[in-house]
Amino acid sequence: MDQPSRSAGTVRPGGRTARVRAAVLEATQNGLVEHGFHGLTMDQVAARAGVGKTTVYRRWGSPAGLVADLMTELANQSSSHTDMGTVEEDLRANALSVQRALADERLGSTLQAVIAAATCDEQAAQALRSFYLRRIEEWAHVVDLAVKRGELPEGTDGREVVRAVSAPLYYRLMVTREPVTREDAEASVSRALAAARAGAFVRP
Amino acid sequence: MDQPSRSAGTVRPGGRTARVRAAVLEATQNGLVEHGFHGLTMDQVAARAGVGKTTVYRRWGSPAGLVADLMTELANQSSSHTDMGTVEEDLRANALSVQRALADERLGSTLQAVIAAATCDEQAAQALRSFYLRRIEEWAHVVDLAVKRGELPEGTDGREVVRAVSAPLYYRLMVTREPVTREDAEASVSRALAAARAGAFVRP
DNA sequence: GCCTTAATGGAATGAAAGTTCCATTAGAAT
DNA sequence: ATTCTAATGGAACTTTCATTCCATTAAGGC
Repeated sequence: MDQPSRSAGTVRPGGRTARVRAAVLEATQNGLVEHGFHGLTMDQVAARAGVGKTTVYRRWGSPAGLVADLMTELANQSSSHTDMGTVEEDLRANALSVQRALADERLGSTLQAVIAAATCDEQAAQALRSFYLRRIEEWAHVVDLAVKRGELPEGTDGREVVRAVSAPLYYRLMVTREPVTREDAEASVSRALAAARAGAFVRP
Repeated sequence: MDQPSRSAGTVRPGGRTARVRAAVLEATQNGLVEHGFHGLTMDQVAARAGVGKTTVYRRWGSPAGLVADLMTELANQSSSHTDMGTVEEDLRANALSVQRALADERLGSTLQAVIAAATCDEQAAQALRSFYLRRIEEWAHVVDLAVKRGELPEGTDGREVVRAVSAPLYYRLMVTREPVTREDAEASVSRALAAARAGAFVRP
């Protein structure tokens, strides 16, 4: 119900408030890693953050609010890509970055939990969608440049290529729940590229 | 805690027991569709099934147990494929079948909920994994036959091709949360096939 | 350093879900 | 039809989480 209180009056983001937020998001992530979204309660988060329960309710409102804010924080932390070299190198860098995130105990669990949260809460869904759509957009740019350089057929849909690189990794993570290895990441890049070179990603 | 009581003595799967199970699984699916796994409680399921709360606890133990049993039921209901025609036709049939399931209000929500449940419960995870691995195995056979017919390069990994066809659809469903259309399904088939023909699915 | 008030924390309250006890119902065998 | 007992259901009990009230703390302006 409560939106984070950005009142019209004076705001005090200094010292304590920031410290509380950091502790709460840390506790949120720990909770997600251990019990998933389903087991995330305001109660436990407050306790583990060493923060009053009231504060957590006032500032985040619900478990979904916590997850959404955590997602925002992760988005800000994530480093931007470096579009140097060939498409293959760029896409491999992308795929390996995704693979590392998914295979990482902490980050992988967190992402799974956020995806799970999105299935039953619109706020979390919004945070997730905007995060990934922006990410896709960024990397699509790399592909678009490659098209301009003539490495890929004219009209190739960069966003779809980027999706095609990530999709099998997330499929393994969420659906078949198999480990996601570097080999999987590299195979995914090879396959997406092979299809792209064959013109299978050219917009109709 | 309780496993479904398959005691050593006489079992009575007749009439009432089967009716209760059907009602409970129906209520479970309705609950998942409306509130997701996160909002699935034994309490509500029992109430909506018109069944005693005690019975639900005894036979299924937890929300995850309900989901796992529902998954088993869906697996049994699912029709088998018909491997006639070219690989392209077969894979398209597969992709469209998946697309229809994901786009369907009821089935799509259910699958999302099961995937979410699997992120925080090993029982649900097991049900999900075995369901999809078997499904993949079945369709991989179709691809293997195509390899024997010479439609695809020798050594092509059928399981990986099948995964590649489904992955983008599930990616859209769970990660970017975009609608999953027939066009997506057909594009996915084209791309997987293009890569397969280029030998990108040949085992190393 | 002092004052104002945004922000926090502890404790009490209320609602909802999980869990158990025991009487009742209805398959299945005779 | 009768009997046996697996299976079920109602209700009480316990725990846990969500929500609110009000006193306390500390950030930011003077």
